[in-house]
Amino acid sequence: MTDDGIVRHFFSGFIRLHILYHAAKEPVFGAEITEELIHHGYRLSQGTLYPTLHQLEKLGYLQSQTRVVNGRRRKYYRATASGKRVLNEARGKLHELVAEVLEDHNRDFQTTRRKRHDAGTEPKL
Amino acid sequence: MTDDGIVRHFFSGFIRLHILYHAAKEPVFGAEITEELIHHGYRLSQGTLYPTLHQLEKLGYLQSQTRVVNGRRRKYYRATASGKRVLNEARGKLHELVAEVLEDHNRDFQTTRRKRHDAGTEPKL
DNA sequence: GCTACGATATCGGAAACCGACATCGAGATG
DNA sequence: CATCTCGATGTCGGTTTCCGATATCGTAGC
Repeated sequence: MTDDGIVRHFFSGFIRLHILYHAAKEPVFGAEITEELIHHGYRLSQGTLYPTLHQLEKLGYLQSQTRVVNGRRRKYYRATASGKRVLNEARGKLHELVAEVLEDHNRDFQTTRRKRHDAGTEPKL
Repeated sequence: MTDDGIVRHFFSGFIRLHILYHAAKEPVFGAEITEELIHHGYRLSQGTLYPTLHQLEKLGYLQSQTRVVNGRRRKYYRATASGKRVLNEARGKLHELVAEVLEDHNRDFQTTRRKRHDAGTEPKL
């Protein structure tokens, strides 16, 4: 099993995007997000989740509204216009990442590294 | 383009995956990675890149080999078996994220109009 | 020697991370 | 109406990460 504590560095951005995405779709609150993320295989402690939400709100990507549901106080977050803009920017990057990492396994390396003039001397390991 | 300085938190994981992916495909060195990432729209300073590479090597995901090319000392990195395992784990998560965030791209603007509808009641999950 | 330059490495203050712990608040119970 | 319950939000502190600026390293050419 891969150690989640270490691998987490790879996924903190993924988690934020999950949050932004859901908040763009409908109002969401903290505990609900935690469950949703667990369902996706992420573990996000409260000590990370809530500061993250506060941060995203402070940055203007989310906006909150407190409601009482079933006798419990919940803070619902939804994405602002600015948050949706970031989400769209992320979609672009996500698309590129997927194109590389998921899709063309068999194709040749076609990025700009060939612009370097030292090609022939690269090691083949 | 939105402010990269703020948005960066979303993408640090993306960057690590780009690195892992390329290192799994062929040996890569720091300065080359920087160019590659710039081409994808990321900005990664040397003060972040090299510690990140050291970290990934220390974790056992990368393994380095120093070579001299065109009179320059380069440290080539390639992914280890463990690194490839993490990469595959990331592929799974990436797939899920894409399924959510990219697939129903068209629906995310109409939700803004629902404001009156769910006032005082529990918003639909 | 020493200079040029590509490439790697470090430093330090600020920010993020996260497990553990603390607090809040509406309803139920009596 | 005091207290308990429990879902939910919030905070703390030590550790790790971030990153611009700066330093160092190493080879070729002189």
